[in-house]
Amino acid sequence: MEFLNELNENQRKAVEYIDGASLVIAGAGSGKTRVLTYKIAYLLKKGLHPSAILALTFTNKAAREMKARIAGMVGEKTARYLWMGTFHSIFSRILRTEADRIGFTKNFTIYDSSDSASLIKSIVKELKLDEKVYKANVIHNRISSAKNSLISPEAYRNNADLTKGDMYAKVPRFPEVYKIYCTRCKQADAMDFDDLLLQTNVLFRDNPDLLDKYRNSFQYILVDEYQDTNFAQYMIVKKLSETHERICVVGDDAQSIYSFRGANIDNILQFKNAYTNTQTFKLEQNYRSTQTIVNAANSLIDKNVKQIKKTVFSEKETGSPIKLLTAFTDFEEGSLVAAEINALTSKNEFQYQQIAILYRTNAQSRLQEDALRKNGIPYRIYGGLSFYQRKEIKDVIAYCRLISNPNDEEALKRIINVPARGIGDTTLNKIFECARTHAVSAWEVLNDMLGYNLPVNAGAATKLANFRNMISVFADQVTTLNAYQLVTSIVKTAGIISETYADSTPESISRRENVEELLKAIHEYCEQREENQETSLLPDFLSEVSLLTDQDTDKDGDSNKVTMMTIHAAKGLEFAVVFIVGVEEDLFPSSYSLDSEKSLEEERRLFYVALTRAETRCYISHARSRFRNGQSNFSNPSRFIKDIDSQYIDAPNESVFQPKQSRFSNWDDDVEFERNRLNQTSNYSKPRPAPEPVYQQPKNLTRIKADTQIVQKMENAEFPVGSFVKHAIFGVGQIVETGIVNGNEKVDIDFGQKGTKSLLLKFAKLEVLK
DNA sequence: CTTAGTAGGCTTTTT
DNA sequence: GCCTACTAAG
Repeated sequence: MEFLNELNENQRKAVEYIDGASLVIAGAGSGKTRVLTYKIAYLLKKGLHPSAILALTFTNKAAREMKARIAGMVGEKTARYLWMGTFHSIFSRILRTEADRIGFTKNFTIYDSSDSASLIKSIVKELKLDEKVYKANVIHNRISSAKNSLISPEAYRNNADLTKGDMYAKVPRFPEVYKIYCTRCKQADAMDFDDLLLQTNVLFRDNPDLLDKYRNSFQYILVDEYQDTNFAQYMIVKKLSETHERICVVGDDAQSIYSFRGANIDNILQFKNAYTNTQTFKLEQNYRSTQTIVNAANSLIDKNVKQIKKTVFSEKETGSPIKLLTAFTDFEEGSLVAAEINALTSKNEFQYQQIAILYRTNAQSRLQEDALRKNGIPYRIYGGLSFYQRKEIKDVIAYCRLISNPNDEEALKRIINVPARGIGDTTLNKIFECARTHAVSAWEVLNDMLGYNLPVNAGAATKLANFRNMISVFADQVTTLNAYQLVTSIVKTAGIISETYADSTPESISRRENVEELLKAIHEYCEQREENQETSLLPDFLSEVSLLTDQDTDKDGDSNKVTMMTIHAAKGLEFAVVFIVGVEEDLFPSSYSLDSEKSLEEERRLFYVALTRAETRCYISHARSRFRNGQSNFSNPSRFIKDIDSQYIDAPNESVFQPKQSRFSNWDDDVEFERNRLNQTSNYSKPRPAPEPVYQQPKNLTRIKADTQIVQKMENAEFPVGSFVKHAIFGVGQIVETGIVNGNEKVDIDFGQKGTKSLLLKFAKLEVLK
């Protein structure tokens, strides 16, 4: 066991303890993945068969990389038998094998979030509920959390607390929607993401023989990122490990950032109570970052109350302080970051690929992207809408889904009229209505339109029959053609490219290319499967594709580009240089997190994750004003900057926005001041004198949220309504209204063809025309 | 039934 | 600013 010498003492202890339950608290950069891989290698060397090891990871990518590393240690042949993957992918595999036990077929469809939303929408419509109140994603979130907590529709309805909650949320008929949603999914032979976990629990609950089978089969269970597991996941792991308790969970409570997806930090905090004789190992030495970065991150996370105390330390060099970049506008922030990247790379000190720009929301990527492009800096954006979420790709996939599972109603809905074949909403609704009254799927109605008395005229009936026949022909070929051959034929026959994207607009060209790309990917998939002597049929491909994410489509992973992604997506990664951008109140922490201490702490953990991605250099940037929802808003620096011990931060003293040195001493006061004194202009900037405060508290508001934008009409002596002004970009316009927005003077100006703009005097250089 | 044009809504993070 | 959902006209 030569390789054990490559571990430090705590790591080694964690690896060697295999007799019972163990919890490994792994600080950021402390070699968590190393412990997991070495532990698996250790188990294998101890004689455990690879198929007896179940290792659950958070992303497909993590699983793939870990598997590759283990393969390097114990050989490809052994590693390939490991059960290693995400909860979703491992248990969808098991669910397909055992599908008949719970009333599904092995080709069940996996509904993605948009399928779920679309289904919910149609249910809400059918129940004649207000779609504005019963919003699809709101309802979906509720369903999702119910499922993650393993609450069935029946249990939900009978739970007074939950139904009371629905009353408060003004969705009293939610239980009904939930119930119908489940029925409809089952009828469509479909599971949503949450079902993959819920139905696994159902499977094990209702089939003790199967639970025994898998329990005996998985002799050792490892769970990575345990802090981000939800109740459904907890239960699966608990059930499978109950008899032998040979389980090792690894995680860092300080990096729990997925509660919005039902993750429960108590799973890790309470692990000791869930298993008997738990051994806890703490990994506290950070091998990734400089001391400055580690200490800064520690000082930040220290502000959280709920945490397992640990002392993360680094023995690397002290390193440079975290650099704070302050910009007037979000636009300028982009160029500051770009300029800094140029400086870092021009002396060959760093390569582009060692640099990452991290942000809170995907919407921020565009601006950074523009700035990088202007400066000729190569970049790669992760996330946003992934390849598999593009319309044209989803359409092709929907064909595949329908062919593989004709009861997949969301797929049918999606493509029955793509390309346009004269089957509109009216006809479609008739089909669904008919299907509902006979309690069958839409596909069955299409198969026997006469028998089900579908009330359509001859023309529509012909079109429907043609469509049905086309799908049937494909369906007959599912077992004879491989996925690539079949999909090629679908794309051709159905006319997806030739009819829908036939013209030569750039958009159509790009869509055609995307479809080509998909075909290429399927081709590669088939070749690889066939090489491994596995089947390469359409359902095989489909079962994998629905669980893929953007990060799995690594097209140019090794090229020299700056990485751009959300902080969530960056979890588990590391970069020599990290820029955290948009570190402003209401954005980071997000305004959604401000009403509870719990969610604010999660935001702080998210910031902790961001900081600890950096190896040697870290930048934090914020802008004074930011474009959001189509208009420019003021933004204050995030409270998190102040949470970091100021000795680790290098704030620019040339910044015009801050009084020298007072920045950290009175920040709280400043923020409070800004929020309460809405008529006062910010004391960071010195604009023209503000007019006398005339703002009055609106009568119907008992409490004003700090981030609410307050607009008040007010006359302005310098810029009277009706006068003409000249703006550098928009030209000449007429003032329609003047007033105050969050304590700053604004003017609404009608620029004729260029529209009416709302501008802040602080920024807009306006010239009054006499 | 389709298309083009417009009004309204909306934004946290993702398997 | 961007996307979707609705509306009016073909």
